[in-house]
Amino acid sequence: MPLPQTETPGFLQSQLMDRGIRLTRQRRAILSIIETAKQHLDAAQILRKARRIDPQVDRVTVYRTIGLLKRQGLIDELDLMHVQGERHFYERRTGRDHMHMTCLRCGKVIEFESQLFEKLKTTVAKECNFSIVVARLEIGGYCKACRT
Amino acid sequence: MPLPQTETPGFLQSQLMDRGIRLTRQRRAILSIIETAKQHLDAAQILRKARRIDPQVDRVTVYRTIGLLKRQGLIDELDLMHVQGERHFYERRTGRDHMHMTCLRCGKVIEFESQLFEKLKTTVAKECNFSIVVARLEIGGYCKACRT
DNA sequence: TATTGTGTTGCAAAGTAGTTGCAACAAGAT
DNA sequence: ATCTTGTTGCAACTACTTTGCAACACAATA
Repeated sequence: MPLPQTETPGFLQSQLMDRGIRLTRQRRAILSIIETAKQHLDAAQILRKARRIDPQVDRVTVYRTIGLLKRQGLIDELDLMHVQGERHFYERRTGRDHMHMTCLRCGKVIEFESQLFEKLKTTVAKECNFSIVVARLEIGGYCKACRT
Repeated sequence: MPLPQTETPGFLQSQLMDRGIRLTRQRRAILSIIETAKQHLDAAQILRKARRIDPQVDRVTVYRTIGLLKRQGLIDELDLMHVQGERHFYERRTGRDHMHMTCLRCGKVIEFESQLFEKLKTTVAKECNFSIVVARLEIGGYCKACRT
């Protein structure tokens, strides 16, 4: 007997459920887009993609859902050095923080994880007596291909 | 014999002059504000302060001058974790990069310089074959006073 | 010191990204 | 099946920044 169309809820969905946050048709669409994104998406891109799943999703709902996920610490917001305008990009929050290198010429984004980054955070938190919630390390420069 | 009112040109002014960039009355006002700022200022604050020196400075000129200084690599742009809206803040670029910790509750900004940061940049540049132009490390969290 | 050419400015208007108020609606608990 | 409370869509709005263009002024040269 096959399960009904209850697709396995993704990480974000189950996180919200665990926290007693109401799941709506629109939220499910938005969450699944963020969850399966292969690059960093901005609000407009999330809207466009979510509408392919549920054409009724509204721009405002996207912004409100992004806000919710940010407040819940489930996604991180990136600027990617404002290389392509002032918009913000989003990604699922993973265990360890990583940095983003954006090529100022071709716009390519390279992600990099380093223990040195973790160490730096620990040091800073201790030395400055500051309790860190989010750390965003963004680098702009030129990738190998664009350095000619 | 006292020098005329030719105030010693600041660092930014002389940098622009060295690069053959035209100095105007308005630019001088804006540069001096950025140069002597004690905190990080956004475009609107720079405008307000510059107008106290030269009431004729226009909003648009502030934006254009900020753009110029950014392109010349003479100032850095900060978001300060968007704690107080979406505006950008600016600061004179100094030799070594430093990080900015913004308190999510009171908005206080702590600056911190660390050799670990320099080391991290070197490592990343090497390992990713990426030539770094700007590195921005912004941290959000709670300062000692706000941690209760 | 007057002239000149090119870069800069101010204004108004438009653009982009994100937010808010509110009535209608729907999730999920009972 | 009902009900409560959180969520949605719409339209209008806010904040911040950019653009087009004619007038202007810096600073190089004569």
